Amino acid sequence: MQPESQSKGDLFFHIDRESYEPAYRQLANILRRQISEGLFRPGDQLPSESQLCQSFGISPMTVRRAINLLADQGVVTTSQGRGTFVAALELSTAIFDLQDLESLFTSTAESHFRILDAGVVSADERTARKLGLNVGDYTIYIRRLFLHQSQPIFYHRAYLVYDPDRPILESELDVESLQGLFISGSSDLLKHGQLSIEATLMSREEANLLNMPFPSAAFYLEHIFYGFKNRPHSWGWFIIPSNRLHFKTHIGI
Amino acid sequence: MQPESQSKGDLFFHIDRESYEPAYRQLANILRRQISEGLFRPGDQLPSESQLCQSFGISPMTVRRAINLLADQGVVTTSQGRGTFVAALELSTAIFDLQDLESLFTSTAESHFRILDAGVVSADERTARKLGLNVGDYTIYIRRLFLHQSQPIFYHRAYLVYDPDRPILESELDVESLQGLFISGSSDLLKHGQLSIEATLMSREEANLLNMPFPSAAFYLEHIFYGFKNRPHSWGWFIIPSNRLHFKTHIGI
DNA sequence: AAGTGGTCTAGACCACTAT
DNA sequence: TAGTGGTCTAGACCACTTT
Repeated sequence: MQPESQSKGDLFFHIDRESYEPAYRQLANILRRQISEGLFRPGDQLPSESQLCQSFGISPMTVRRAINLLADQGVVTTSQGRGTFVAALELSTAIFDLQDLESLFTSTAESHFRILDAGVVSADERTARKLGLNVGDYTIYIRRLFLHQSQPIFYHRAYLVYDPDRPILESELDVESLQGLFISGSSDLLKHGQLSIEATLMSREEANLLNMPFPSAAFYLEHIFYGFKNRPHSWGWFIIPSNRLHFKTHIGI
Repeated sequence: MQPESQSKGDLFFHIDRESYEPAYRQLANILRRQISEGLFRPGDQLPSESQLCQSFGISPMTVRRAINLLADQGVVTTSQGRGTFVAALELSTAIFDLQDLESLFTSTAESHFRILDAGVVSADERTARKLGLNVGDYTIYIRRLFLHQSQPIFYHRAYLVYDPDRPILESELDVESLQGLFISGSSDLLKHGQLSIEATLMSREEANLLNMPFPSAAFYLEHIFYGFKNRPHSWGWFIIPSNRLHFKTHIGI
């Protein structure tokens, strides 16, 4: 085994034109690897794009795509007229997504919602503010528990604007899915919304419902969705015990 | 004012070649706007790339870049041989970044760390596992409080591998910054690490230090950073009261 | 003035999907 | 077979930075 020459020959200096992997991605991976192995360090300038064209025998546009890819991923930064530089590792580059949360929702078999309470109620001050209504206006109200294999996973409470002229309530109160609250159907306008995540203390009632001891922590995930004319359409929150969910992310290369 | 014709003329069907905004981004914004206004709805197929070339009078590569931009942002999905389609709104597309957390750290004026405790200790079972050491191996230990205008903001506890052959401890225990733990200097290898976020109940001690009532919730943010040869280098966690931090994001267009 | 990244062209060929 | 997205070429011009 000649790991040195082998890796250099195969991975460092050649683009395999027969590979299914596109050239631009091969180049991005080569550069990423050189950075992670210390050949280029944070702050260092990468070879210029024209140099990379010559070294690898590919056209400028292809090099450009590779660089753009790395820049999008936060691995390098580019500066017009100066060059391309290896980015320093920073906390703020870390991002996390809700994939784990999604997997909670979409465990279809042996999981369902149990409706605790639902109906029409007058908006209190907070709900009115969140939904852009007047205090006392009617809202649809729902409290439910998501169960998997008879175990409570999370608690959900939501308020929807009550509009007698737009009787789409049935689908939005769909018991077995979050359709309408979260996922826009193919015939709907594309909705948009805001999410906010905080850490919170569960109330006694929430802890009871979720089979947790009383002073327990949980994620508080608030959502506001907007519909037609950018008017608030629904507002609510999830309570997800800390043992059911945690977010993971990776930082660096 | 003729908002209808004006917006169509200016924003919907023409690319302004004199604009500082690149053509590919103009096209992406045009398509995004058409989607958000309901001209294309989730599941609909967008015009093919060759059609877009003709309609807007730009070359295939430029159209391609616009489509790629929208696909990266989750607005559309592409399928080779079939077409480009408007993506449905899904929870899992939501992405959070740690910008807010970063702003906590980098409030330089009137903020500093107060060291509560530091020294060399033997690794317990958990620390040994996290750092890839044997139980009893020496680690550097630090507990500190981050203050802003004399108010406690968050609590930090970390363990570092103690390696007498690599005396870089001074910089890593730098009191006034997180340098060494988080940010790779220009001469270092690019580090990488993992972050994990959970909701937790603060201990009595933590609540006391952070001036919070006892049963209080907080974010528990665990970090492991790796150094040379991908060996664990530091491990620890932050306790950030829920009134100091929350994550926000936007979903949809 | 020389070198850098940023954009764009007008095609080409390929792999895939639908009919 | 026709149409679609995916990749790539070999240049061009521009804006910017450095010397």
